[in-house]
Amino acid sequence: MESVFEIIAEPNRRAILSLLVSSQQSVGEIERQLRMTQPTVSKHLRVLREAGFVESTVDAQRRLYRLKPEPFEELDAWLARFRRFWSEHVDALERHLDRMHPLAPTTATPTKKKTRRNRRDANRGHNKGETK
Amino acid sequence: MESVFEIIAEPNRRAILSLLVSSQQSVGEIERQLRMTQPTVSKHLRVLREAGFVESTVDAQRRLYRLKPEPFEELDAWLARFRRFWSEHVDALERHLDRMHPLAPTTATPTKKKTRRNRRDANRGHNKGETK
DNA sequence: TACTTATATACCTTGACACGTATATGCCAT
DNA sequence: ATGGCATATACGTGTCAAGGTATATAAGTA
Repeated sequence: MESVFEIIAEPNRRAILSLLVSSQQSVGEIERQLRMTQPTVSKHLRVLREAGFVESTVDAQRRLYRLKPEPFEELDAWLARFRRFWSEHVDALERHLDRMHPLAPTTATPTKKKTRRNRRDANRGHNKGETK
Repeated sequence: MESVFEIIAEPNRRAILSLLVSSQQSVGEIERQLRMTQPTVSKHLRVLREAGFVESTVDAQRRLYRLKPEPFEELDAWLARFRRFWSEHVDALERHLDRMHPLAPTTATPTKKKTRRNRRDANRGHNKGETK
């Protein structure tokens, strides 16, 4: 359970993160709002804390948890690699501005699927430079 | 295994997605580049396909897989909820805008924890309107 | 027709993790 | 100190998913 991706794979953890967007919360508050048992909340918070998603400060007997930005930036950085790709696609779908991308066929737009070429060169003109 | 988050939690699947950014690939090509067994690749591709991350076209005996944008947009939409937050924080850390957070010491910088208020109102002035 | 390549699927085993119950720890109040 | 509240942790259990091996399916080729 190291990667940020595994951390946010858990629905309850995502719920906790969403809760904390508005403001910091104590364990009990989270417990009540999300209707989870207290140990479950504590455990998820532990995971989130160790992954850097949240931090806590002590307030008497309670702990107030709040978000930390770093892991989100990491997620964003990963997504960024695909962002160029999908924005191309959004364009291609919404409109038909293929001429704006003279060299990026965006895969989806052209003949879609029935390409059915002679196999050997079915991939031609599509890949960048990885004849492999 | 419904959510996009669970899909990308698997390292091998992320590797496949990263591979497909550059261009579409056949199962065999993925298998060789990532050094995974063929059934493993097929299985992951199945998961990715059913989750809408990829689509495939038949090319003789092979299947060519390529990315689809929708799930990435979904991820981006989720991240967006936190984006405002973390950019705020970057500012908050670099500078010292504590007056914006009269009682949220950001943990890192100021009084750390000893805030030690009367408890009952420790959270006051921080929440939006979710007294719940 | 056989043989080979490419991919998908089935079955099994294993390990991880999420949850619940119970309990420990720590802080407050009386 | 004693009891109560807030949170953390331990332990046992069930589920589920990932990987491996074997096999099925399908399309090429000789």
